[in-house]
Amino acid sequence: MKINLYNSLSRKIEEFEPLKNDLVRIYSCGPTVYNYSHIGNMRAFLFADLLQRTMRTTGKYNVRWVMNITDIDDKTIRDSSKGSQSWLPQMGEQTDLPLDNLKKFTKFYEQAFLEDIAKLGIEQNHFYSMPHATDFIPQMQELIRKIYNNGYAYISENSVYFNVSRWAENGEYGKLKKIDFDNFKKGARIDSDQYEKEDANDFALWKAKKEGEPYWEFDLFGQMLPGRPGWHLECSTMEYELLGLPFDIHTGGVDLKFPHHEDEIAQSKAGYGFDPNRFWCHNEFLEVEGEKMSKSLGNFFTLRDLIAKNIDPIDIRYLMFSVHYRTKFNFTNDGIIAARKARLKVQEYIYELFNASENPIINEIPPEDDLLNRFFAELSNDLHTPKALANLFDFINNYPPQNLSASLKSTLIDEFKQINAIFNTWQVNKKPDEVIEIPDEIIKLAEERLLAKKQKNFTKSDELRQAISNLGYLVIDTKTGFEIKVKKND
RNA sequence: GGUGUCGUAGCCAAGUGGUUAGGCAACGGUCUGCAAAACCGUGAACGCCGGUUCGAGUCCGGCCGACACCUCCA
Repeated sequence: MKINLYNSLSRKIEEFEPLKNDLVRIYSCGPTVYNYSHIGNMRAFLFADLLQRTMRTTGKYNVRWVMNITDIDDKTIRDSSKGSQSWLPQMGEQTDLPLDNLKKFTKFYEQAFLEDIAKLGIEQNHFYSMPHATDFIPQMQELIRKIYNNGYAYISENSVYFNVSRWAENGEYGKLKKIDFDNFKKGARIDSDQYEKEDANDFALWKAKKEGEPYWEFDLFGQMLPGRPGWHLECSTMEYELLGLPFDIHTGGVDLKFPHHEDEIAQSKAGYGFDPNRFWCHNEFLEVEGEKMSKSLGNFFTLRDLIAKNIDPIDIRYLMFSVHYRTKFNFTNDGIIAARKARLKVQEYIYELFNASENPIINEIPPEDDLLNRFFAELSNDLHTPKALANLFDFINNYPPQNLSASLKSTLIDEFKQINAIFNTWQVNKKPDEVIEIPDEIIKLAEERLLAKKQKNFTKSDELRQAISNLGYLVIDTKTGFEIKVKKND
């Protein structure tokens, strides 16, 4: 099925067609590993995962997905430096070598990141590569040489800057976002880092070495410039090295449109001579209880915070997909509860499909009601997951599993497997037998209750049920006796 | 100040000018000694004021409100 995608460049939904055969090359701006990822970051990664899975399953394309790990920047340097408050014992011992400290520090948070995305249902084997910025230093230097040679870079105080105003003369700057340079916010910081630029709009390609910071040697046509790469440069370089230019799709959060992605375009074009990619896809931001997530408001959550509150990461995945990626997402406690219930409703439906059929009433489903078609049609409509889910629920409500013939159920199981290849929020198999250990004490109480119930001593019966409940179990009456379940926190 | 997004029922969230989006919650019913679960059913909405149109949640204008970006934040 053809996929239609919103392209930030044209500000329109366009039909997607791979540039090279049936291969879709996707680059996603990944994490800067200086801390645990928060749920806002998670939205961006889940969006990228949704996109690449849709390309594989709905579009039937081959996918080459790259997500970078930024393991060198101001924050990683600051927090890994000797004596930093952010250094944790689990990272090991700090040494006198800044680069060594940086590696230990970023390795720690990279590991945490990989664990987090795994919990969110993002599969490691879907990545073609997760490159580290620090593994591409020579290639980045090569790109700087190209840009410099082409006249769009200059050296100042041993740093190298991109000359934006020179580049902007060709009308190639401001493709993603219109920026009115004469009307910058009053009082905005003109120069947030402490390097010397000719113009406030210019950005660093290479930052001069500072005392106590990690650095690499750099020979720029005879000028020795020890230092480290600028942020935008790493993406441009790794895209070129791993995917080739131009590739198909670049993803990231809306906040990255400017300056990060705008600068990426400028660098790639000024250095390699190509626009980096054809589609730019940006996910909207996430808010918490209607407010911007921030540490000062106390509504800043990492995935780990939420897991500690007994929230299932798969419910977060489902919740994120219940909202379209280009609208602001309001993360709420009620929302996560609703998402869980909705998800489990579908799960129960799937389990029911594996039950042996009796007295089927429905033997066929009209083509216009076909589940997979209706689901995929919405995914191909700019990844419209909320509508896809609405269609799914509509289907479930219209076709209860006990009414379906065995062959229909088997077809549906197949369709759910494909749906789940994208959503990855369900178990498409027979309901596993719950193996739960019920303490003898509880069983004894339940038997006592059953006896009281049979004797029609309902006061005692209800008291015993309450007592069992207080111990964390639910007793449920069945035709033959009772069933005991572990009480859930939600 | 510049650029842009958005205001839809108790909550979340779709809506491409024209017949019920969907989910959660709520309410009623079936079942049960009572429950739980499940199933069936029900109601309720388009920020405000104008305009265009046979017809506006949808298009246009104004107002009010929320939010984002504006130099290293997903």
